[in-house]
Order: sequence, then C-alpha cells, then structure tokens
Amino acid sequence: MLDLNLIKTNPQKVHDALMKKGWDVDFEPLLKKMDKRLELIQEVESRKAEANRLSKSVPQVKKEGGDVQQIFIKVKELAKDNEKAEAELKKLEDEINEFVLALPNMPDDDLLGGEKENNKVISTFNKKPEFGFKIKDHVQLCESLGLIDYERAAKISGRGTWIYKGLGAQLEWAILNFFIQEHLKDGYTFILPPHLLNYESGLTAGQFPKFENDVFWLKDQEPKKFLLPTAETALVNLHRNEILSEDELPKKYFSYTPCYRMEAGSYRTEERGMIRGYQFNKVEMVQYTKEDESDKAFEELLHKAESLMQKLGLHYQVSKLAAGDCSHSMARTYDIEVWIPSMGIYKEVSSVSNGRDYQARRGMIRYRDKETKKTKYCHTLNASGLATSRLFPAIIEQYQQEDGSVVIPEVLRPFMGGISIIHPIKK
RNA sequence: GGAGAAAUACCCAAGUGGUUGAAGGGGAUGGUCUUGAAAACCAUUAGAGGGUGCAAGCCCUGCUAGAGUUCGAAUCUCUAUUUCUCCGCCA
Repeated sequence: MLDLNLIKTNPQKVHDALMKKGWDVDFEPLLKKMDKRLELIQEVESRKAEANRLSKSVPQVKKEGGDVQQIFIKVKELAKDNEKAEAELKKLEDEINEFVLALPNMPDDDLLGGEKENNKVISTFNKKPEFGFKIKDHVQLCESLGLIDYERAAKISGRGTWIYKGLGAQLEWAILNFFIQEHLKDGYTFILPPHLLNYESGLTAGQFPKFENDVFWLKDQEPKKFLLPTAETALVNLHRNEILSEDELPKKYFSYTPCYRMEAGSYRTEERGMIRGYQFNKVEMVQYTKEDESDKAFEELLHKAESLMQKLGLHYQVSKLAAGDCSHSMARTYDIEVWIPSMGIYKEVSSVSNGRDYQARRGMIRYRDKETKKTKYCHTLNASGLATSRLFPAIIEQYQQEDGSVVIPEVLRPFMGGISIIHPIKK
C-alpha cells in the first residue's frame, strides 16, 4: 500500500511514478475524501469526548436525581448526533482503503517507464550453446527419454498439467534438493507452509484485490481460502501484524511449494510442454529487512539466484524490468531468463524483486528502531530460487546430445544417485 | 462433524458494569550492597492506531476480532476466529 501521507503532501510525485507503470491516477477525489475524513473525525471525536466527560460525572451510587436524568438525556443525544457522521466516516474510510489498496507499488526512480520493450538486458552468462546437429525441443526429448507424461496428465487432470515420471521425477526432485541445500548453506530458514491461504494473506502480499480471479479458490470454504500462487504469499505473511526487534533483521526464509495459477486465457502454442501450467514447482526466497538495507538484500538475492544458474552451467541473461513490467507490488524487479534453444528465446526462471514497504504497510509488518524506539515498516523482498518449470526444459534442451541423450549437470548428480546421463528409451 | 471450556500486556495471571489502561507474580533494564557474581533490597518497564498542537500536552479508539445492550463494558448479549478437552469419522 502506498503511503497516504505521501499522496497527500506530494500527489504529483506519486502520480508521475505510477504513470511509469501505465497508471494514470487522478488523486483529486481521494484527497477530497481524506480532507472530509479529518473533518468528520474531529466532529465525531469531540462529541465522544463530551459524552465521556458527562458519563464520568455520574455518581457511582445510583440516585434518581434530576441532574442525572439530564445527563442521560444529553449523552443519548450526543450519541444520536454521532450516528450519521460515524456511518459516513466508515463509508469514507472504506472508500479510501479500497482505492489505495488497488494501486500498484511505485517503481524506483531509476527505472524506465513503459512495458517489456523497455526491459534492459544487463548481463549474460555463458555462451549460447551451439549444436552441430538438429536439436529437439523439450517436449520431444522428455517423451523419448520417458521423463514426462503429458497424455496421462490430461487424462487424470486436464490441460496445462504434466506428470513427472521415473527419472523425470528424480531429476525434478534433484533440482529442488540442490536449491534447498544451497539456501541452507547460506543460512536461510526452510519453511514448508500451508498451501491454502486466507484472503488477508493475499491482500497483504498485494495479489488482492487485483488478481482475485487469477488464483484457485476453494469452493464452499468459510472463511474463503485460495491455493497459493507462489510461496511468497505465505512467506511475506509470516510476520503480518507483528513488530519485530531490530536485532532479528534481516530475516531470511525460503520455501519449496508447488504454485497454483489460473493463467486464464494465456495459453499459447509456443508455451506447450511445461513452459506454462496450472501448477509448477518453485523454491522461493523472501527477506524482511530494515528500511535502509533492502538494496543490499536485493543484491544478495540476485546473486544467489544467479549462482544457482551458474552452478547448473546454463546460459542465461538478467533483465532489469521497465516499470510497467515489474510485479504489481514491487518497486523494482530483475528477471533471470534462461535460454530455451528450441524456442530461440529466453524465459523467466526467477524474478528478483524489492517491494520496499508496500507489503509491510498492507500487513502492518514493522520493527522497532533501537535508537528512537519508534516502529518502522520493514522492507520485503522476494526472489525465486528457482522455478523449475522453465529450468527443467532448459536443462533438457541445453544439455541434449546428438544421440538424443541428455547429460545431467554435475551439481545434480549427487541428488540422482550419481546418474550422469539419461538415454532414450528403446521402443 | 458433534458437545463443552477458554482468549487480558514480553510471559503467567487477578478482575465486582463506574478514577481499571487494567491488581499480583515472573522476566527484562537500571541501581544499592559486593573484589566480582549470586542472593536480597530499591527503582523503571503498555505497546499500538488515529486526531490536534511549534511543543509540553490534550482528545478518540484500544483487554482476540466485529456487532449489540447501557448514561457508562475487560466485565452483559450475539457472531466470527483461534486454542484446549471429550465424542464420532478417517489417511
């Protein structure tokens, strides 16, 4: 959530920042409501103060005196006068909230405005692999190697799903285990969260209200629950409504969960296979930091995500996203994109983002400053580390051999019982 | 799924509808004593959100959350959430 005070004191600045994300917001009606709100608060509270004062003046021993009756009548009048104003105030505050909760985070000053076309590749790692033979795509390879069963997945579930099978399942599990081991080495705390979350969690993370239709909702559950679209949603809510001590920060977490997404209407033929599905596996990192340490944490997360790619020996690039392509809740996002040879393009395997205080304001996630003893909002950051659904195809394709076999990256072999190469199944 | 009980501050806990924003412990912090520590003793230790003011301060809200009754609610009523106990069902 954006700082209401900032909107009040410098609406132009907020407007211009959101403009870079393609949001042309007119703050005039909001500012009017905020002024009206203050007016009403003063009116209501002075009546309450008067009523409290009168009530206190009633003697504790009950007497049927005339004065007392007068007070009863007067206090009742005050309460009645307040009814309408309080209802109006409540409505106004709801409207203000609704409006502000829908707004995206402000992008950092250094970001270019606009959408994807203004994303900037800031680094690449490894050379594009050259193949001296006609390459196969991952769908063909997974089929011939017996790693993925798309047909039976369609049978038991539906489109947009797949089954990891045999060595395919082992490879997927090896990748996840490799990530987990790396994060543990770096001192991150491993969290296995519930996959069903309540509305408040989605609101704090910033998924709601904007993306309410993009997640899977459970039918007939009260209170309503949805399947997490990313572990970030769970991790960033761990300390909702808490005041942390400064010494605890930064807090560093990671989770493995499947991610459940509607991906409504986004299916394209180029995204066949496991490039885009309703459910994919991801290891996610989240940090809570002090307000002046989130830039440092951002560098750390980016470095960690990159180091996983480097250890896997994959060719990838890092893109600094333009404001309009950053996540809704985020002030800055860098994507790590892996080369998919058959598609001839780079696909996102990790988004590294700094949310600054946007999520913390929504979820009242704070810490106490040691010197001033005042509470401040934490900064929250998240980074995939990593999502496997693009990584698995990338490994299969980048490591494919002329005979149709696939070499297993060395770092994964210990997690696969030492298997170093997967051969096509003989028919 | 059914039946009951509970929710008070960092923790434990008292609490009668009216100076209760809340007794009492513990813990923490500071001090006295001590060569140092422990013990003992003394002191401090209620946060949070909002309004107003240059400020000191004052005002509103606040005892899980939301409604209600009342001149007045931690205290009475209703609803939700969570926890515990018992019963049933079940991997």
